[in-house]
Amino acid sequence: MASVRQIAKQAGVSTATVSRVMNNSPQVSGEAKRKVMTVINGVNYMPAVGKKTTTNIAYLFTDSITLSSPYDAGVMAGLSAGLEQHRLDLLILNARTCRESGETFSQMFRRKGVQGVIIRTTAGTREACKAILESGVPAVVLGDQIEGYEEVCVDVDSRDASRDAVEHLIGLGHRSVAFCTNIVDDKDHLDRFAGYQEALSNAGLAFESRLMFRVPANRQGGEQFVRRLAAMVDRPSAVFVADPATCVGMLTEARRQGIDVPRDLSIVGFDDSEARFVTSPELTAVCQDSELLGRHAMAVLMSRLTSQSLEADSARPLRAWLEVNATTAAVADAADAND
Amino acid sequence: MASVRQIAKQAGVSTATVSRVMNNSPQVSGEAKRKVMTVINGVNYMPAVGKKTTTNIAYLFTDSITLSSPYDAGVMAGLSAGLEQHRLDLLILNARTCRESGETFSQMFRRKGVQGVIIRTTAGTREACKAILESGVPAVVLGDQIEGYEEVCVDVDSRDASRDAVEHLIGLGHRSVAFCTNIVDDKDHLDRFAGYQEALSNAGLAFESRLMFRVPANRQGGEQFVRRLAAMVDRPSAVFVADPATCVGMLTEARRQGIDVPRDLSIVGFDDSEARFVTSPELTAVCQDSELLGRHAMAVLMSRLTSQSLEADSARPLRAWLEVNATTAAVADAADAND
DNA sequence: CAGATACATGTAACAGTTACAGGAATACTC
DNA sequence: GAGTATTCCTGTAACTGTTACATGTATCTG
Repeated sequence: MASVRQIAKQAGVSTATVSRVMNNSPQVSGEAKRKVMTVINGVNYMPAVGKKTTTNIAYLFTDSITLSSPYDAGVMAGLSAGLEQHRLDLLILNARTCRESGETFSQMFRRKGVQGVIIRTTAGTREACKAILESGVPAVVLGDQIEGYEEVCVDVDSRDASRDAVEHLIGLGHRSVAFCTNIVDDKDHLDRFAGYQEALSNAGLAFESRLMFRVPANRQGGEQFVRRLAAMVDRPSAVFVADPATCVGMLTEARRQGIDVPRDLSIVGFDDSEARFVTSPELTAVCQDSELLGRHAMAVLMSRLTSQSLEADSARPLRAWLEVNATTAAVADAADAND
Repeated sequence: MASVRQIAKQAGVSTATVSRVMNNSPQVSGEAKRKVMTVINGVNYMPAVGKKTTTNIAYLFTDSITLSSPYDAGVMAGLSAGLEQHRLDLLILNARTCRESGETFSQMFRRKGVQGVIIRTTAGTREACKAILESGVPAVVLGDQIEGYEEVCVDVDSRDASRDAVEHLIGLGHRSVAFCTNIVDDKDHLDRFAGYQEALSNAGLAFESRLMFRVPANRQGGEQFVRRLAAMVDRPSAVFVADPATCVGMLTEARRQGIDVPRDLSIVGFDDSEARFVTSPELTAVCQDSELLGRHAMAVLMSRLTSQSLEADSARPLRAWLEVNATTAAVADAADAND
């Protein structure tokens, strides 16, 4: 394989210069840096120590991500479990601070001995994410769908479960079902919207834009939403909420407003942890297992690193599921509902 | 400093043998291994690559820990934030699987370039934890108190806040206050018990062992506890619950049993995340900030690594605090309480 | 224009690792 | 028991990547 000395010869510089480029030393001319980077990217060079090559997997997150959220915590636990089988280590990296000035992501990964990356992104950081994918580092993307890289963008399919959720509400007699989603259109939330529309369509109900609500994906967003509901003249009798934190905020604000759940309002929420058991009434929700997603992401990444195709049980897409608990009930009479 | 060649000379072996010991190669005699380890431990050798020394911090957890729990997730987020300032990386290691067979912890840390460790332990793994501390690796312990290493065992002081919590209940007129804790006696739970006793003593109330309950630290434990309460002839009117998951389970089971919180039973729980806002009624709780704990742990570890004393604002101990929400109320009349 | 300064680069000496070969002890075969 | 094969262990030497130091070049400065 490639070594510093071979790279140096090919780029027409010394080994010291190659090493300096690899470690992002400031005292190297742009010209030399360009020459070395060209050769390095060409042969996909990865530094070794002696004959030993380092093996780390990075979890790259951005400032817009709360690392302690149930979703990220679950994913990291799943990644960690998946890694143990392959004797690799998990490195936690903040995208904003992990690079030195002027350093590219692929330079940084090589410097830290990172052989594969789990990119935890959002729709807002799509460009940086795309740049990393194009640099050729083995990577798996969580939280967004990047055009041209669909096979490494893993997620949980929540469309079918979302359709099930809305059909569950319709089956309970609800004809006016609202949909509450995030202000940012990531793939997950769009999927849930598609499931909502599919269920309406299957039941012969028309989509009404006045029943579609957008709030920030946090508790306060859910509280806002309930206040808007409370002020409506022709209030929907049920709602499907596409985000975990939002539905929790809804429940607390509904209680304050004197809206009884599920008598006055049926709620199907979303849960990626165990929040549905903590609320009262316990939440009927579309659920996903974020730890399983972490394991799956690791399996996909390993298949890329070893150039082996995925094992059969890892190739299947992950699915969310509907869990019916206590926040949904049959629709009340019109007279009761609007009193 | 020490290099492989110096170690080799001092131990009377070749550099290859030293390297083999460092990397836990199986093909080295016990005698040679012993000789090399003696020298290595004597000079506290740490491998370098070229002139460059690796800088990782490890978060070492055991199988008894759920890495995705709000506590661990918060701590990891705090650690990650603290590390960014020092340009170090966080490595997540499972204590059971991170070592190769026959390898000691300190060998493993050196092999992986780990310069400091956050040991997330429990009372059940105290011996292994003690062994790591004795090996001399810079370490900070979370979740347990190890005799002789108090200054690196960081935690949040919840004793005062626990006393406040029970005094809050007594102030509301409760004279029969139960205490519910974990079946394992770790330092945190013992602290909370001490706070409970202090409040009783301050109010001139006697400690009654029949009001002390032990359940597993999960939702099911809380449910069990409420069923036991429900069956009591002389039921306490209030309870202080020393564990986050337990109090959540209590609330759901209380609802099932028809016990109204806070009318029939006042509850002060414990919260290390945002669970208190999710339950209904919102939980009056002793709260701790686990992300702050993570930052603090990192500050303590860095002060050990750099041999500098802690900055003033990091030296102060962390404190839990009482947050009064909706699960505590003034005691009802005796006639009402036992109907 | 001489001298000083800053920058970029190569040489060489260093760091750790491991393929390979060889020695020593043990096991096996006749 | 002698000869052979095997296994285990170890050191040499050749390979990784890094960086202190020296050197050359360009740009200011008086």
